[in-house]
Amino acid sequence: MESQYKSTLNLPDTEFPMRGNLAKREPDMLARWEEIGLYRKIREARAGRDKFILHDGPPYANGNIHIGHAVNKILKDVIIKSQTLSGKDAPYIPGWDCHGLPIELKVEAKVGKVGEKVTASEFRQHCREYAAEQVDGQRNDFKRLMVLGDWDNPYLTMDFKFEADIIRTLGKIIDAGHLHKGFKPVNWCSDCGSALAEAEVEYQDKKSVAIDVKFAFPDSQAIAAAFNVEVDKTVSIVIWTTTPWTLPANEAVSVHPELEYSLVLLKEADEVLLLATDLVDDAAQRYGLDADGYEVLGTAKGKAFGQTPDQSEAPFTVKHPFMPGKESGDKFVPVITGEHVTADSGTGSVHTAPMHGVDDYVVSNLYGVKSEEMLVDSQGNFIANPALEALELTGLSTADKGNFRVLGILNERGALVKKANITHSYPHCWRHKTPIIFRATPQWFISMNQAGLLDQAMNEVENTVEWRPSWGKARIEGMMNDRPDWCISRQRTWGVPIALFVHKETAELHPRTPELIAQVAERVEGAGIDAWFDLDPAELLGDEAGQYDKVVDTLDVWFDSGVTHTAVCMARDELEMPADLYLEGSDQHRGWFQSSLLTSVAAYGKAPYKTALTHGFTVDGQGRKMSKSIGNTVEPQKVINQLGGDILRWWVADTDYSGEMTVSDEILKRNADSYRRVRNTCRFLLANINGFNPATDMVSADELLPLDAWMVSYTERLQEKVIALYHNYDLKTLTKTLMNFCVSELGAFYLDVIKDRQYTCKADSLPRRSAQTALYHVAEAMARWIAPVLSFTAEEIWSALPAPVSGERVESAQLAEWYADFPQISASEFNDAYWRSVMAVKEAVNGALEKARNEKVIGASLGAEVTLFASDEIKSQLERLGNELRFVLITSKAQVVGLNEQGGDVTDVDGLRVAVTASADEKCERCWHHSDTVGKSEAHPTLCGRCVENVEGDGEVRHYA
RNA sequence: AACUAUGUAGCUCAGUUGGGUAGAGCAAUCGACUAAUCAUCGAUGGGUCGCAGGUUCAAAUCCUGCCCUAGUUACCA
Repeated sequence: MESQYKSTLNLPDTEFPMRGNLAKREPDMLARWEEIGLYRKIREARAGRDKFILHDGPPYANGNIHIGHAVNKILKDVIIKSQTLSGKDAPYIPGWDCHGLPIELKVEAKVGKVGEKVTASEFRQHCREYAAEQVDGQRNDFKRLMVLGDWDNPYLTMDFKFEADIIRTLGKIIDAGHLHKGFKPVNWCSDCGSALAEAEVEYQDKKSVAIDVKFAFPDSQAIAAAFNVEVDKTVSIVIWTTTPWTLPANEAVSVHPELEYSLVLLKEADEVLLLATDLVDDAAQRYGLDADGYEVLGTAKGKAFGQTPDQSEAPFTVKHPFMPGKESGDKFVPVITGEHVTADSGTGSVHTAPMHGVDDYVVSNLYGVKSEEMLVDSQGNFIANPALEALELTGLSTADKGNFRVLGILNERGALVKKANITHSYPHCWRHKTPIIFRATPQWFISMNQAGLLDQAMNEVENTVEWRPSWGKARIEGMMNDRPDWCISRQRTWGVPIALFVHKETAELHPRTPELIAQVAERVEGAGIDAWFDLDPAELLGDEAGQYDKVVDTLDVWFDSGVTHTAVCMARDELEMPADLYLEGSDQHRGWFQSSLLTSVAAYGKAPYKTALTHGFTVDGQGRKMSKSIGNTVEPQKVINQLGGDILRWWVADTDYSGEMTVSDEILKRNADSYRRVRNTCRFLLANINGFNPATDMVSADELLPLDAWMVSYTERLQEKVIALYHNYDLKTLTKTLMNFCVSELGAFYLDVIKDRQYTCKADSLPRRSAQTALYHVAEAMARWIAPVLSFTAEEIWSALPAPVSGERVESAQLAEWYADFPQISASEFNDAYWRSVMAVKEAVNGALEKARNEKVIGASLGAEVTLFASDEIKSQLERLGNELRFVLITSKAQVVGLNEQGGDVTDVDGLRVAVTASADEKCERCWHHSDTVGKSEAHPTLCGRCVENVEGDGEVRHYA
């Protein structure tokens, strides 16, 4: 039955709902943000303040956002919002990477290939439209994550101005002397018909044919002599390769100078093979020979017969198994030495095709060995030339038929020693998933060394940039240390042109290149990249036009995104270069962190970021990477629609992002639970300051009850920690700190203790207003603490908070700064240490109460009376609370006696025993305390004296709690 | 294959200049309350600190080897 006195209580009351219903309500808040122009308002509010520049790395404008995108954007948003709360002017300009192959492939699927159904210019227009659509889609998803930014004015790498800035930056890099035209083997995808960047290559298992091939020495006697033996049979050096199709391009055989080689007599075949000594047995086994089927005749080091760099001519040549010589007759190739040769597998002798391998190219260069002609076209097919036609190779693909044809030829010529299938890891095109080849073509490079770029960049990495986590430095150093020159040219349509004029004969850049680049950039700024492709060279070069080629290669898209330091940070007034922070996934050590650093150092001699912060990848509950094929992906859209954005954001913050970030249904469920706890704590705060008007009801610092004063000062100190955690980007500790505050200090202690005072004291009494004052300060602070992470919930709280003393409340929690209106609490004996020890006593009492409860002695703790047998120290502490100790312990009576008195059970607290008895007194109908004063009032026979005083007297007095 | 990072209760994380029966929150279980109630309070159980060695009076913490997972690099010509 409901008590007639219930209406005399001050029970909690609030509109703030217990359940967030986030999925449904968040969009309304977002609409409000848009409506009031929140981002602009924040900019106005922070204008003139110290800046904090987090520069956004552009996601690629293709496809739906996945959980990794969400993690990245949310982390950025949390950091920016927290900096804004710290009073910084922290603009956020999101961007997108818009050029490149993936978009071309999508557009090709829709409108066909360039030159077939559409012109290049039309094709580019389609790409532009497609990219714009993708940007729109992703933008909506990002906004739904409650990420605040200048979404109306993002940067797009396909903006005309941006395209022009890319060309201008290239110009700066050329001015600084870093550009280099090379002819090198590069990763080449036959399906793309283009060179690939390192980052566009991924390794997968591939089945290949591995073959052992003989190259015969024309003079057996001579080579045998190098081994100090005599031989009258044919001697062949044997190479092992998994790419038979590269054999037509063979120009040399490499051996290691210090490795020992053997001449091995094959008894049955009656011939002699030259093999690395360490690999003789392996090879013999591979060839199916018994131990007595072969015999080592002699040994010699590689340098005894292979050409060394100090020799102008190779001491030995071997006959190519099938290619004809330049003029006529057989083709002979030199035996050379190289450090890249190993005795790990194969034969210890390496087939060397400078057109198709980087090592091959490098070692060949050393001896002036080179190919006359590239034998494979951009589609990966053998070209038409007399030798290849005679061998019936012309037109065949290196991927299949051409490869088999080479095997056939080797068989016909008797040069094939052994053929076997192997599976090995091999580079593949990350778009087509097909094996790539190495193919030498004329390409543009940013040289790492010709103007000292790598050294400068490494110096920035080492001395200027802060890497977080700290091992990021070692990681990027490791990656850059042995990186090759950056091949920036692509033979594609949808990209920014390498806008250069090259002399037809000398291949030199036009002498007025800087000026021409500036002119081209102007045109591109007005009309986009087509301004270059459509340009008649005569417009810029006049009469010279006939002598120059217009380069039509496009730039690697990593160059586009790499120069955002110029096209965005330097180009926009609100930004700065270098930026304070770049924040991306750890894979960007080889991607954007590096492309940005290299282009910036090349153009300006300095790093574009002060700090590079990285996060890991998301993995599933078992720690496996997410993949569509396993079906273990977690879609952010689904989380948003089922649990809400604040839950997703809480998960991001709660997870240690420096390593793998685990997500699963259970984990999200746990996070939703934690969220509800924080939410409910806030709800309780709001429900208990209902009707509290800070301007009129606030209790001054010196009037606050000691318990409330402690709560206020504790909160203020905790805020220092919260701010430090945000500044340190330590979000996982932040969520734990908030949670612990809600659970331990608030839920289990302070809030529980003050309920009695809140509910039963007179509404306008000092004891109640004192607690409300504390609750109010806590709520003001908490709303801000959670605002960067729980952006929706913070706004909800914000709108439920009363107007502050200082006047109007700003429109959004995101406009606020950390709470600064804490009353100044002077030091007293009721300090933090004091309340900590009271909490420990309370915990010990709880244990005793629970025991009594299990023995059915009591039910509610207010049905109990406790006696504390305490040491002198504890006794004197507890006695400071006078008869208010019972309120702290939430019992009807609490008395403290000396430790030497009899009775009580030992507890976890040293010097404290506790005895619990059921109260013999009547329970007050109103406050539920048991008291011998119940029944003493004729007017209120069911109330205790305290309640009578509160109901019709002046109200009880509290001194401490 | 190499390098880097990671591996502590069901979950998220603390704890490492070597030291005392390894902690927190959530979850689970049991209980209380019915005045935060699709809440709240209390109690309880739960860990071979990836595995195996080693150093030490003493190791989750130091050393060696190995394994798992993730990322990166390289690639078997």
